[in-house]
Amino acid sequence: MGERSAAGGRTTSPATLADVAERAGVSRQTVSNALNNPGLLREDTLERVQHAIVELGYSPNRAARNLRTRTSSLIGMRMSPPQEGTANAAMDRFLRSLVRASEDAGYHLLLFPGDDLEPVGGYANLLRSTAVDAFVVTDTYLGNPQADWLTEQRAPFVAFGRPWGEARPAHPWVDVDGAAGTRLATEHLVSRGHTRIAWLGWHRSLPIGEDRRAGWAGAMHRRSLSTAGLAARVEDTVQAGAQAAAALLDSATPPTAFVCASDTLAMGVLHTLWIRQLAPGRDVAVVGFDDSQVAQVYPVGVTSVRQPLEEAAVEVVRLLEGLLGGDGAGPERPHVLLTPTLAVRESS
Amino acid sequence: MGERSAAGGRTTSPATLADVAERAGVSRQTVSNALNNPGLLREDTLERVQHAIVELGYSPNRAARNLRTRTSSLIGMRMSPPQEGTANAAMDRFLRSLVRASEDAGYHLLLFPGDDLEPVGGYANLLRSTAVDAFVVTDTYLGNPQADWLTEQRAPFVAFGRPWGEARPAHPWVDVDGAAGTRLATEHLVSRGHTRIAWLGWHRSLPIGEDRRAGWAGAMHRRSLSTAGLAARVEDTVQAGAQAAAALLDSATPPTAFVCASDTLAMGVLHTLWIRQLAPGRDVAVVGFDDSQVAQVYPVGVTSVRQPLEEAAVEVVRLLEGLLGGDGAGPERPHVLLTPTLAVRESS
DNA sequence: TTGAAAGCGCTAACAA
DNA sequence: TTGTTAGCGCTTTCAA
Repeated sequence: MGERSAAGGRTTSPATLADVAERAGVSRQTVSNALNNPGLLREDTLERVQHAIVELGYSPNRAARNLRTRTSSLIGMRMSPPQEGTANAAMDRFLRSLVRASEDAGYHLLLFPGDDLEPVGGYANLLRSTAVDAFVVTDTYLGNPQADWLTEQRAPFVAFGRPWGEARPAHPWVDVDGAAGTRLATEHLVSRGHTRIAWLGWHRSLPIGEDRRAGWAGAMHRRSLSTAGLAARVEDTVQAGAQAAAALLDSATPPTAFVCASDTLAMGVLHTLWIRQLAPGRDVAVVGFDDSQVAQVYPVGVTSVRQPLEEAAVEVVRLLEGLLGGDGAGPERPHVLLTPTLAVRESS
Repeated sequence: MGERSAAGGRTTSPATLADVAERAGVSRQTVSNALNNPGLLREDTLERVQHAIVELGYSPNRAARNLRTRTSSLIGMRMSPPQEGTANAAMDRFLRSLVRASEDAGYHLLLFPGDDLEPVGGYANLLRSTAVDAFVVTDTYLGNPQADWLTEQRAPFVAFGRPWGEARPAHPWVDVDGAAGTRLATEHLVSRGHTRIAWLGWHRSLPIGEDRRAGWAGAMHRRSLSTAGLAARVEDTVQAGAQAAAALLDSATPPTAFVCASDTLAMGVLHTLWIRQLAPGRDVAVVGFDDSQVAQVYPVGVTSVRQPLEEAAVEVVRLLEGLLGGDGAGPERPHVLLTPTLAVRESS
């Protein structure tokens, strides 16, 4: 039983359920009910108990509750250590929203580390020790062995990012429709009068890149615009983007606009324009992807596809609630594909 | 007692201590000792127990252990929701390092939300419910009422960021020496032959900005270089930076170099240089602060002060360990001030 | 060096 | 509507 402690001050140990019960002159169970099933109590009893709770500054001990209910109200999420030049503002946005959305659903986020050498290490431990109720899996880019493993373990989880490899993914996921984003970008450029719109993307082996490219190609074909000689696949660096842009501009029928798979590549295009004294937005239009800080802060504001990460976090939590909420069945179609928006700036 | 479950597969409930004890033919207590005080066991007993642990894929139930030991092995950290244009790559770097460093010390990170309207809301709940062992406080910019409150509650915590207001801060903190960073930048420019080095910073009311400014001023004075007419205080936007740079360049004795309080302001300077057809690094040198993505990706690489955030996270955890590790006394001088480095690029 | 007993604070099941 | 009993899985005594 906790030592007597007033609401404000803090002594050695916090108040317990028993303290509150004694104070209110009821049994412990009644206090528990006041917390978890207030409807069961008579009105005046409830009020008396709640008064005692406030007086003592009581909060249920998490460990005890967790032990009894076999839940933790914690959602696990792996964060790999920082890597050279991988500081990720997008993840920051997603994470902040996820923290907030989780709270609204009664959960907190538990972060644990892990590298790609042992993809399921951290997961296994947390699962076996019942330290978390579920996981959010974000790093699904490498054929996500985590997802398969977690599915096999029957561990509740939601992925942020589609499992590109799998034919018929069983697990719930939320993702942003990259193709819709580049389609949006392309149509925006078409509406600005462009017809020779180039694609600057990544290597064919990256499914996310292929998806984004498909959005561009689809939009072009729908307008009966040719894509011949208008696409390049390069590494995701400023330099590679600059070189590819230069090559395209030097071709027989140079593009008047670029849709890029990333803001980094867009930066490369802008670099080439700068060298050639071409004005972005006037002479040649450029659209990036991710609406990163660079796009916003670059002297010539860069039009960029913006992922609805806040919404994504909310959807992840919604699916999670479906998974954890009682029946265990979950929603019927636990796949959510969100449409990005276009942040239009001077570069287009 | 958990239902029988093999190492790989997962049935309804995980193995318990009792399962392992039965399997190994020892008492439950012996298994507990094998985990927490292996030295107490006879070698062959230990081996037998460990074998059983592996066979059953056993991990101690967190809730039960937490309840008994009155600890959680969790460190709480508040994350405010995303705000317009506040995506924070620096926080991402810090957080990833913190997750890793915490793990090494046997802790996981628990993230909880909170806005500035109720600064101690989330903290109080977690504390009273003994959901976390300690806190890391990062948002110390607004005179951090959290720090005072936590101190009053005798809650263990370490701040990342100095409490600028307080005369004699009692609580442990880790921070990056901004003045040392701008000193480094200024000396770098001096060594490149510059003597008229301007400061582009924030409003006087921001202590972090004043600190950074002091580093520039100190370095200038040490070299007996005048700072008269070489400083501007503006908002932290590209536009404000561009205007201020233009004004300084139009003055009677224009600077040949700029030290900026942020990469955003540096971007503004570069914009002005670009308009005036001045080559960054050759005609006018520019140094930013934070080594953000923009600095790295801008066509002309921007020299920038880089905060040692990974190191900071490690130090935070080290202080935390001192606070939590047994004696309760903690280290004698729990204040760590880290020196940034300079990422030198083409702009200087 | 190992085992037995007790209890951390809570809630589920049942009884009154 | 309220109270009693039991026990979640672990570690801290204490005894053998």
